[in-house]
Amino acid sequence: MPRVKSTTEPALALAPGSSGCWLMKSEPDEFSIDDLERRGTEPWSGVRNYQARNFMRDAMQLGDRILFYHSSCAAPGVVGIARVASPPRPDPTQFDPKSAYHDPKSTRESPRWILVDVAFERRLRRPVSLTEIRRHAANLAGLALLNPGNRLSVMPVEPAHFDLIVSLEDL
DNA sequence: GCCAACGTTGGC
DNA sequence: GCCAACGTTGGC
Repeated sequence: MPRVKSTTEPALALAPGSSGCWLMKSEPDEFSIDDLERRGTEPWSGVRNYQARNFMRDAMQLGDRILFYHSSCAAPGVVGIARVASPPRPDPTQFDPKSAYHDPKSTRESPRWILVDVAFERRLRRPVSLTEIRRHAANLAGLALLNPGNRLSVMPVEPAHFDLIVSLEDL
């Protein structure tokens, strides 16, 4: 997950008309909501899946809302809200031979891997666990997170689903 | 283009 | 640590 240093900047203003919603996974041992809160803004490096890349490259808009999800941990679930904070650009770790994300087949002329910056917005008042999200599956039809065997680390979320999941923080 | 082998993800 | 699901690789 993200390992590249970035200067901390204030979250960008919401792009007018931005309405896209996303869910992005991170292993908290690698990069947690605490880390994002400290950093403010983080380049989302290390995505090496074409479908996830295509969402960042082709569909994300500045200001889009993100459910920040902790995966591969004791309590998988949504723990915070972030925003898309940059246009898509090449992931610099693909060019770095010392990086775990180095891709020798990628060139600067034709970069294979793309990232966006992700800006912290807020934590949820309490984590909303995957188990709990599943309990609301009837109202979350089509939510990719609930697809069996889903392994995508970046996925679209319908705005109504986004709002429902966030609303669970107050139950 | 097929498909078996292999690697990774991620919940449990 | 286990295992199911899925993506990628590479031989043919």
